[in-house]
Amino acid sequence: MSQLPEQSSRTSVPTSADVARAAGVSRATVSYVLNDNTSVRISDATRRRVREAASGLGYVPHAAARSLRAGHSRMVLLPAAHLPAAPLQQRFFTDLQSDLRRLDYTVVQYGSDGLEADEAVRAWAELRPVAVVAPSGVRLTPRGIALLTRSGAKAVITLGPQPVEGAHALVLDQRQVGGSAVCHLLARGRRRIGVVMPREAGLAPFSEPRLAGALDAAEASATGARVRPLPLRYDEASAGELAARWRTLGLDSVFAYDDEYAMLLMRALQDAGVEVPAEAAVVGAGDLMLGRLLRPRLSSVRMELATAQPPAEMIDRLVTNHCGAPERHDLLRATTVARESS
Amino acid sequence: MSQLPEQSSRTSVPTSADVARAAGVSRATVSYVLNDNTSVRISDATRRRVREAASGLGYVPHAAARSLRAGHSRMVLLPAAHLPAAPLQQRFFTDLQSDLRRLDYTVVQYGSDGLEADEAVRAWAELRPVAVVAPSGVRLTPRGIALLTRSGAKAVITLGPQPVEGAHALVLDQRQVGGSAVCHLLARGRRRIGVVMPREAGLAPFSEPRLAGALDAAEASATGARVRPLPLRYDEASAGELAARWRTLGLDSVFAYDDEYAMLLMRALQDAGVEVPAEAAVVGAGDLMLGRLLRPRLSSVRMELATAQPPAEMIDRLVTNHCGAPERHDLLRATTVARESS
DNA sequence: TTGAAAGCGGTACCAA
DNA sequence: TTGGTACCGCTTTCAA
Repeated sequence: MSQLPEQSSRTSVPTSADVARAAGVSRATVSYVLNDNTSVRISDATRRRVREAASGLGYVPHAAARSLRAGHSRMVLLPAAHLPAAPLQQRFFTDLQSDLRRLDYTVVQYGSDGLEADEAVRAWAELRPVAVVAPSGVRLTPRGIALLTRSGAKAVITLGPQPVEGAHALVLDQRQVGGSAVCHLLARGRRRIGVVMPREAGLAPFSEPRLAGALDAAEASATGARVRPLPLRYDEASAGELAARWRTLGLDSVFAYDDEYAMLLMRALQDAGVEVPAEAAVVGAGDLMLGRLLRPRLSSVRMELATAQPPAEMIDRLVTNHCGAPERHDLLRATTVARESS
Repeated sequence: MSQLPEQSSRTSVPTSADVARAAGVSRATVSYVLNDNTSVRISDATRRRVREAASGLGYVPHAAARSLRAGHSRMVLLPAAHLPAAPLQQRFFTDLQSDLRRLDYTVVQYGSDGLEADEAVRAWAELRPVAVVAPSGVRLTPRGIALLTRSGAKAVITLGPQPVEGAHALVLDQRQVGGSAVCHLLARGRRRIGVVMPREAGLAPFSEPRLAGALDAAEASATGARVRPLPLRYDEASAGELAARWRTLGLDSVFAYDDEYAMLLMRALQDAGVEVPAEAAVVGAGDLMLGRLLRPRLSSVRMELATAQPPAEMIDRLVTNHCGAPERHDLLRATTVARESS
């Protein structure tokens, strides 16, 4: 076991050569045993010796060396945008992560704050991921996609409100959210509908399609309903200001972007003496628990992900088949939950 | 440029050898130029040729090969716990990430859902990170720490309510939160204090120290105040049940774990006809915007991170100096913001 | 059943 | 100023 000239043993990281030496076999044999290679027969005695030597030394294979040799990795890269991630995307990524792991992929989130778009893509490409799933908020240009592809990425997939040229797309079409809210308000007899547009940076990719969906729904209804955007910051002053001039706006209802903005605005309206829902029907989005705690209880657009094929399986398929044409899947289903505020 | 026998050119990933061939130089020269190696003089003409060849081919160096050769990487691993991350930790990691990038580290979040504790650690070790920062929620045992260290990690750091044997610790001592809330309530003359204990899995590492801090504060005050834990699920039924028997509990106030539980409970109390704050003073934690929108406005424990040395610099220091003794730093500062609910 | 050796893509030493 | 080359740790073919 502990021969004298056991060179660096405890001090540095053991390699497969160290294991081989300790077990009295060659590095090849170590590799065969530890990877359960079936195309070669190793005696049980040798197997055991190798296994014991490995665990005795605390041997852990070197992922970089392995994938260098293999010529590919099973790494799926999720570039993390450090904008406030929507809860829906949060859940999506959590699920994706464990599903991918089950398919034996290594999932790595790579944050690239403070890097220019193409610098960031270069940094990702250096890791040679086999697939990249980019949430909205990371700027992925067609050039970036090309670079990733040339670096060996078999699948580049965007997740978000709109697809990007050249990549597969899992589309969360936010227009449906605005559309659902407006349909609900129309059904309740409302015809002059405000749509809150957050002033906060980074929300435009969500808020603008929601507004577009609201406009489309009003148009399509042929009720003559009017939709009007209402810029709002997420603070009490801004909400108070909007509430103070509510009656001059000539509106009878508002789709408030999401539940948090809805709560902010509803509070301000109530404080200004505007009655909800009589003078102003309010609809949020996200169906947070907190909306049910308000009085009146907040109506809200519930969003769900409808996936014909689980995204992880889609990625696996794209990676193994490496088919060419970008696929596009619509994932978002929006339904409005009617409560007391509308 | 485009000679006929340019073998696999467009189809496969270009290597430094491809760049060398295209520029008519050796691989060594390519390496010197692209890494701006100063210990060697390369003519400007050659420099330009290499640069052009590299960008022409869309060459991106292979991170695995580089770090294999170098014998180390500058990768900092953040094992992601997929519990609902506290907003405070969220911010912490966002900042840490960009600070580390500025120090030229590669920050990688590695999710290990559904892996046993030591399997997960092994998976991290395969990546040979130079440092590991583990948030609470990932189970890091002393054995795991030893494995990471032997795999070349120069610094293993835990972030969370309590330190772990053998690792450096950035401690967010949750006892301060409970302590601050109780001191506030005592100052307001309250003596029989409930402390909400979420039933949700995974919150115990936070809720238990908060309770302990509350108990300590009551004890230390020598006012004879009593503290009593109140289990609560995050749903309306559970809150309603607790509110219904509020008057039988003989309590005059409650520290509700955080703002969300506080809001849930306060709503239930009000619906049950219990007056807030007269019959029940309520204090939350987190100082969310939503608390200011409630009526009465919610008092809340505000938490801030006080960092003598920015964590990224601490990591950099530990990585370069590789000193032995585990360091421990208390980061959390808790102060209660008094509003109308207490 | 096992071992020797080539090679994945870069880097850095030594020689030219 | 540049090129040849050994080597990082691992896998895999080919021989023994």
